[in-house]
Amino acid sequence: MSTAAVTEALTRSVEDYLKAIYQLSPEGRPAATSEIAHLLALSPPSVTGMIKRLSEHGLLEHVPYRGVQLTDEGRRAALRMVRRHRLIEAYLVEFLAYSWDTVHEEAERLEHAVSETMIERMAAALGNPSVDPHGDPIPSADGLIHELAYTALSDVPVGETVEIRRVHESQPERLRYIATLGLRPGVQVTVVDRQPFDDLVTIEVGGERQVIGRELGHSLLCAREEGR
Amino acid sequence: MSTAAVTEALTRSVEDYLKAIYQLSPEGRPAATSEIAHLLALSPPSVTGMIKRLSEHGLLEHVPYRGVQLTDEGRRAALRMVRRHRLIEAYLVEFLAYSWDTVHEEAERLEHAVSETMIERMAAALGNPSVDPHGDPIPSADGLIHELAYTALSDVPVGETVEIRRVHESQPERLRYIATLGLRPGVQVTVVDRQPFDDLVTIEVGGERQVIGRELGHSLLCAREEGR
DNA sequence: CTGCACTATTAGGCTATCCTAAATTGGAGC
DNA sequence: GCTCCAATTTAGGATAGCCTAATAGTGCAG
Repeated sequence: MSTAAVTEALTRSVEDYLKAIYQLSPEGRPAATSEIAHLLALSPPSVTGMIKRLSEHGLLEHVPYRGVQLTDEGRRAALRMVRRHRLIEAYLVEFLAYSWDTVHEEAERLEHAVSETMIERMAAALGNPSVDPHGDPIPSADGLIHELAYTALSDVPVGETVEIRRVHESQPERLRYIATLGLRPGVQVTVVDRQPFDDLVTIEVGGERQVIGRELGHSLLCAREEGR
Repeated sequence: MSTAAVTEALTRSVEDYLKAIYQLSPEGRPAATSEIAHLLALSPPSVTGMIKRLSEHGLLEHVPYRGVQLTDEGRRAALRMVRRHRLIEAYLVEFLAYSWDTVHEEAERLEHAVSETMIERMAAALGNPSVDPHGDPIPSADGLIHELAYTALSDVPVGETVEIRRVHESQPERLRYIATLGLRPGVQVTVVDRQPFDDLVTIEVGGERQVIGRELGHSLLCAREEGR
């Protein structure tokens, strides 16, 4: 049953597909061929082909023309990759002086190469952290992930002060920009104004006022009135 | 000319071939197809096929039926892999509690995945070491390697006391055995007897007597009468 | 100087993964 | 209920690597 081990090693490509599908739909809603193709920068026919193979191997369920969903086994493999990726990011930032805008690319390659042993040693060296440098939760070794419900900065009411908990972004340029604004997990931010359209919000952070656009506002996840 | 950068990234396989050829003949003597095949656990025809591709790419010179030699460019790429491998081994032993019999396998995969940046960060964290945990020299970032002339334990005269400097072995079981004998770089050993055949030597190390066979005796490289 | 035992190469195939161009399908809009 | 567009899948092809079986070259023994 679902506890059955993934005996044969998965290829790099397969690991990438599974992780992509998980990221497109952590809740299990079907993911579209074109979304997967876009995320992995591949052509749709290539994705269809791989989907077929993965379905045969029982890693996902495919309803033609409707999309794919991970099976339990596929989900387990995907979460394993997410754990690896996030722990590697955390390790590189903590011990090898990486900044959060450069870790992603390195982790993207290492996640396929590192042994289970090494991952657990890194986790131990870090004190088994529950989140990575972006605030994203790290699945446990047995495949459990604890997603907290945060509010996007774009949805925070005017006048409220919140704490940034998670920066959901992997593009280096954007992360660098976010960093220059002084925004990172743990920082307090007050929403002082909001435009009627385009989800534009004005915030105050570290004594400075900044205008945040739609995309950024949706990437910055905040905790409201915690323990207050 | 020879300073030309290897523009396109090499594949994992290509990197393995180049490293193997370098290891079979660091001095540049031609390496035989069958030796390469044996070292990489591949069939000879596969090796011939790859040799053809690598020659076309200018990474090695092939004289049919006679063997291959690395070109300057091929040698540079090979030394780059050797540097990576040995630095990774050193890093894992120093910071992630690996023992010298388990690092090889991990490094074998990581050497293909790690960025130049990460390699240099690891080197810096280690204080730019000149040798790895087995005592093997680490090529510099610009591709220079400083091989010291050591004497194999099998060739040390009876009665002499030497220091083990390098343990040239990658098989875990053998390394574990060597470790149980108390043999590792830096240890003092006295040769107390020698059999007429099979290069059998009896040594005294840490107050204990041990008999060392031919293969082991050739893997243990020693420094004689240093600074005496 | 010839034949034999290796070693090396060529021939022919397979799998994984990717691509472009050509069908096909599902559902929105009339 | 039919048409048509966009999304998807099928068709057909390429490349990197690897394999086994068959052929060819090398060099030593007689």
